[in-house]
Amino acid sequence: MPTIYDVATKAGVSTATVSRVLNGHPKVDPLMRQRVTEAVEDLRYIPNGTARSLVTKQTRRVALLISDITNSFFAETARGAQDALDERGYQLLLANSDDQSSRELRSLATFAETGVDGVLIEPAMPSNQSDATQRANRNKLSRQLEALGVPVVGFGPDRVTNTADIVTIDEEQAGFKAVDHLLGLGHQRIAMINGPAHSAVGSRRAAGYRQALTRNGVAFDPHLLISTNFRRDAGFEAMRTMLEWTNRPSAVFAGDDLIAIGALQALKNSGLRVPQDIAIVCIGDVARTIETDPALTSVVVPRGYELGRVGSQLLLERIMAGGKEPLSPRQVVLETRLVVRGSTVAGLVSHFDLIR
Amino acid sequence: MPTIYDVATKAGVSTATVSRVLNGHPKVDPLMRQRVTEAVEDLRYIPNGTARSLVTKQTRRVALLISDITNSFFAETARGAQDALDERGYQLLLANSDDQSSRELRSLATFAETGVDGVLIEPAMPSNQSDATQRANRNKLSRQLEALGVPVVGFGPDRVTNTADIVTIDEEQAGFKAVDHLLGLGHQRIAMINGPAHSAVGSRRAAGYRQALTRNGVAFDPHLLISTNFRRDAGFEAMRTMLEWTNRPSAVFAGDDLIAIGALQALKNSGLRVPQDIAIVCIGDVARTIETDPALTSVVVPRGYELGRVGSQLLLERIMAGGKEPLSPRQVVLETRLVVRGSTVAGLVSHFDLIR
DNA sequence: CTGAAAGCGCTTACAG
DNA sequence: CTGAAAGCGCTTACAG
Repeated sequence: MPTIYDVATKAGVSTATVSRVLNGHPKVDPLMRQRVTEAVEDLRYIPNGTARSLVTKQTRRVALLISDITNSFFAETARGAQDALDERGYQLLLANSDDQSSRELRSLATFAETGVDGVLIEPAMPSNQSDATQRANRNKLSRQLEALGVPVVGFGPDRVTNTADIVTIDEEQAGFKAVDHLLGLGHQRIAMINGPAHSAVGSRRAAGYRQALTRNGVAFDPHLLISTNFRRDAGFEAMRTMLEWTNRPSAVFAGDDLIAIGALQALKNSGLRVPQDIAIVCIGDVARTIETDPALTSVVVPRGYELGRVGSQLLLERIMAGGKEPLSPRQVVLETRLVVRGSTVAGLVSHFDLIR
Repeated sequence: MPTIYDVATKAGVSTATVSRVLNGHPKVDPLMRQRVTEAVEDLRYIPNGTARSLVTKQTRRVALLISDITNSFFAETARGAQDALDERGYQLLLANSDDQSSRELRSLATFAETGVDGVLIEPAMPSNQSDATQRANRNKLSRQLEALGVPVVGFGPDRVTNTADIVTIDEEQAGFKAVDHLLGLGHQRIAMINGPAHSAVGSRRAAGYRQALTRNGVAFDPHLLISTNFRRDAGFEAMRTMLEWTNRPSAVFAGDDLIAIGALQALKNSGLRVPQDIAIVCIGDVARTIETDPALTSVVVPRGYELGRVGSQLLLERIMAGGKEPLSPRQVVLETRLVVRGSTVAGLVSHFDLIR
């Protein structure tokens, strides 16, 4: 492998000059530039990024630490991040925490050694631990992140360090919009089938549910809120339970699309009509909610892609600012939007009808 | 940030000694080791990996170049790769080619600068190009990969360089097993709804289909093979077409599970019974094929995770061998297996029956 | 077993 | 505008 020294010799200049033309330094004699460029091509010279990093203290590399790349949401996040980074010539180092603090810290330690210019992190929040443990973990994470000495952008509502930017989805707003829509249609007895009550997402969606009710003068009835899991079978079972209540709800707010699909199945099995007998609204993905019959009215939350892209942009801004005049921590909240379909308003045509 | 020099000073030894204890060199006086360890902890010293890499020529970093991390198969590949790498303390650098040769080459160029110890690659094979262009791209890729001077493992049937290992799924075998099963059940008139005929996967699955037929003494009839897309609606339409044939097939081999699901829907809509009137077999994922009614008999191909894991293992072996005594190129072919369910044999219980 | 010193391949004040 | 030289933070023969 030729080095900068070989290029300099061949071009009959100093390594300093080679370095300058390589880095696009403006004040270089065109003749020198020419000779260097030729030598570079002749030798098929490739600059050694490691050596460069050692002196510049920059790696043009960013770490993305998520719970699991196999989760399609985070795969999208990774893609969004990568696309934004790519535009600026930055590379992506990937790590999975599996939502375990220990793994998270270990990855961070590796990044500290290896060297990165910034980190994007979806903080682990294992729900099977005591509050005290969780707080302790948060602190450790925060400290280790600060020790890295590079810009940090966190995904999710909580600020991971005092200086980190965060980008989040307004889950509470999503819940609010869903339920507000039902109330606007005249529903008064609205149940919710939520995911885990203490999950980051679940708790916020439920908060939106409550807020929409109370703001519209409908009392919140804890009996109408079932917390379960973000899974299809969970939605199916919860709906079956509700159908046995003496006083059925007229509408159901499903915490996500899988729950909604399960609930819909249960309603169909029992011969009830949607939306005439019971309406369903959910928070979810366009692609998935469009394929049911009827199609599901849903609040569409931004895709992981959007999160990743915006997160990277914030991070790059900080990296390029180079730590001078410290930007104050920023928070970007991505908006949600309601898409009305057949599961709350009868007669709307669905994609499913078209392909069938 | 403290350096190795600070540690040496504090411990009253030379930097060479510090380096030795840090790298677990066996012959170090326990006393020295003790003093160094303490100094490291006191100063919260973290070795600078960049400096280390500059002298050792190793980065403990591996590149994974795939078409798109958003494709769940490759997300799994990434995860499998990561898990295997993690065990050996290696990190993963991710890049997406979007199946474009230009992007692929650009990423590789960046890896050359940045430095990696090896590369895992799913070679781009854009199908909208002439054979000549494709071959030219292959050659460029091959040359650039060789120029990198590090071990390479490719995913897919084609060897990417003369020395690269490859790990692949036996798609032809998968097609063979699917059709062989139908023949074993007595079917003679077996149609296939394939994905794109010229795609890497599609062409091989179709080859397996033909092979199973001819080996069992059934003539291959090109009219019975419809090439379309690996999508649900494509399966639906293709099945509808087949239902209008004067001489219907008694069984259908769907190129993947999405196609099968669409085909199943079409059969249901037309009131036909599966498998009594028409049997269906497909190649696909367990999770997805289990949820239909009846559940789909399918040939299960290894998941992306398996590919990624095995690929990383091969790569790590080469990296650790350090280029001496050149290992000859290896090829790992991952096996497929047939899972018989209700879509070919009546009366088998499905998961769907259970949750309903 | 330990240390002095060279060297990995770059960039960047500093002088000119 | 250009070059000589120092320096980034490590590792590793080499000598002792």
